[in-house]
Amino acid sequence: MTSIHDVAKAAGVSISTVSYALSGNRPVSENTRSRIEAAVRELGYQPNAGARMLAGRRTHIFALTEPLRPDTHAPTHMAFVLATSVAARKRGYDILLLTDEQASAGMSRVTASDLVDAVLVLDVAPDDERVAIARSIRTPTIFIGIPDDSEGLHCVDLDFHGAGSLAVDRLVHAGHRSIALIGQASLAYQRSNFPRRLLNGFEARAEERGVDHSFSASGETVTDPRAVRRAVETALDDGASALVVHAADDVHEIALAVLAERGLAVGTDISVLSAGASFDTANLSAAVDTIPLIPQLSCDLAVDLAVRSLEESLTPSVHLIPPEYREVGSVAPPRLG
Amino acid sequence: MTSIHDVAKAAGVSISTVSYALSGNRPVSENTRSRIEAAVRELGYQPNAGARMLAGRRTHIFALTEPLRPDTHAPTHMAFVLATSVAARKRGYDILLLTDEQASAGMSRVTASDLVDAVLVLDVAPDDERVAIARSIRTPTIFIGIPDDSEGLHCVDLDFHGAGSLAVDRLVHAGHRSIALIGQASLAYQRSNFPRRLLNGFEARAEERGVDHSFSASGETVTDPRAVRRAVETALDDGASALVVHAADDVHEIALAVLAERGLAVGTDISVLSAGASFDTANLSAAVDTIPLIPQLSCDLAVDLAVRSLEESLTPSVHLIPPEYREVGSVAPPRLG
DNA sequence: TTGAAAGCGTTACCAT
DNA sequence: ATGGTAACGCTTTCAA
Repeated sequence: MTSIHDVAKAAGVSISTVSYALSGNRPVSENTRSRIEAAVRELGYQPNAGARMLAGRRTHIFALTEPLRPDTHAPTHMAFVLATSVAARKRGYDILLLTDEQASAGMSRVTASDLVDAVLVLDVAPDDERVAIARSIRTPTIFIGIPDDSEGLHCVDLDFHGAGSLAVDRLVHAGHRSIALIGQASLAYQRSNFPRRLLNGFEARAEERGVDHSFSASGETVTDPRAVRRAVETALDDGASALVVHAADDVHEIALAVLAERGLAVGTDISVLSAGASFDTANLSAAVDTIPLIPQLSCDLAVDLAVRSLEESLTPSVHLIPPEYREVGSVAPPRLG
Repeated sequence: MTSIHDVAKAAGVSISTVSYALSGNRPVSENTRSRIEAAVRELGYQPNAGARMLAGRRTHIFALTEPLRPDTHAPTHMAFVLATSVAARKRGYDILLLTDEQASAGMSRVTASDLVDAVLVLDVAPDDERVAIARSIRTPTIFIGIPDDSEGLHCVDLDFHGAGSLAVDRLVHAGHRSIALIGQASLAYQRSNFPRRLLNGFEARAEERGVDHSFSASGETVTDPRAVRRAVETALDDGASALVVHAADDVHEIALAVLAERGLAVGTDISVLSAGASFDTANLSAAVDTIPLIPQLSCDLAVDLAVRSLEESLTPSVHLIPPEYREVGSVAPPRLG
């Protein structure tokens, strides 16, 4: 393998100058720098990772811990992994994957061996066992998601509570007085707490505004088409003029199908709003206003916090990303019954 | 951080003895070994990763390259990532994730910097650009999947051709003379070549056995419920007495629903066989015989090849995993029309 | 069976 | 603006 010595020799400088030229930690004359860069390109030099870790203070690797349980919603999850990986790479970091039992055990292991500079935690459970581990290690740890007890932790997530409130606000502002929320499968309300945060925001604001509201899960453990149909039909029968959907794409489709069957046109006869969806709602069979969950936003921020906490001492806190509203015309004043 | 010196001091031995005791590269007296182990436990010692990489010849990390394209089937993919990660960990390796553009560029980068001991390639395309990279690097590379040109590469995959043949054999043996294959969405036949390998095996054996056969994709880019319905209905109308399904779970469900609507009982009025599925077919609404795609089998073998190629020079070759048949009673002799 | 010490390829401090 | 060199914490050869 070609080493820093080869580059130094080729450029006619010392190895320290090469090191500084590459790291930018010391000014290097333009002339020297370009000779070094030429040598680097010519030789295809890449610094040895092990040596860099040992001598420097950085491994340039982040651990990404994700249990990958059987009930994990794969598409959403994949979006977060991809977003994390892209965000990390933008800052010069690689991602070391910790799954399954290693999601927890690996955290202690790779931090104790100084394999990673920081840990990013995905798929956070309310009583996540990785919380205790995070508190026991010295390596900066960022949660993408919020456990019940977030004391002393760095957390990043969409403001689901705010998203629930915003949904109600928009619908009430359009004139709706009876709103139904179709949520996730019941199991999701135990596995994570973001579904409940959205629900809480929805209910609190609906109470405040004094509008009728209802909530139904979209199944027990996974999407149950019959449960979704029933939920939508009941909501309509009870006079709801607007639907908020916080669930996977298939739930949206089923709901839209029921509306279509009833001859209700979205954005005219009935208002529909998707909240907290990480998939592209533009692919749904009808255009719907969306308060999206954007993985790249959370993951960019998480990586940014990780990088910054390597340079300064950050005060732990929960970072809530403000919900944003994307209007495409699926919300209109209610049809008078 | 606690280092090997601390352990050596605590155990009253030299650091080399500690190193040997932990690596097992040299016999160490039982007495000494236990004192060292006690010290390791007491101090919570973990060898520094960077130092280990630099001094030793191993990083104990494998790169896992997966593009994660938007059309990747997330659940299947997740199963392979999990299986790879588990397999690697069993052999003492961690997984470094290379996604997106880094799936290719990262391969050169992390191998040139000696960050990984081997590369595992997932989601292999027929004309995968990672093939050229694999040929250009010295780091052992194992493909989980088979590109069109596999010359000089280590590849591991289910024998999809054999799976297609086996499906036909079982059905013909049961007496069927007209068989329909419901395959993946058309796009999948361009993105990868395993769907076609199964199709080829199916068609070749059906020709050999002289039975009627047909093939339909389950959509254009993704599952299209109407396309699946049409395919099943057409097959039935054309007299097919058995269905082979090589597709995602939703396609299975739609097909089973059509059969149910027609009042056809699976395993009695109609035979159904699932081939190349990586999800648990036991969760389908009807029990079906299965020739499964088992990620753990491919990934264990891939990791094994990776580990072995670090110790000896392996001759590159394509390893096809023999298909296995799981019978639950969905295949029976055809009902006489 | 054990120890001493020479690297491994960087980074960063101390000189010049 | 640049160079020399001591760490960094381990593995492994060479000695005993």
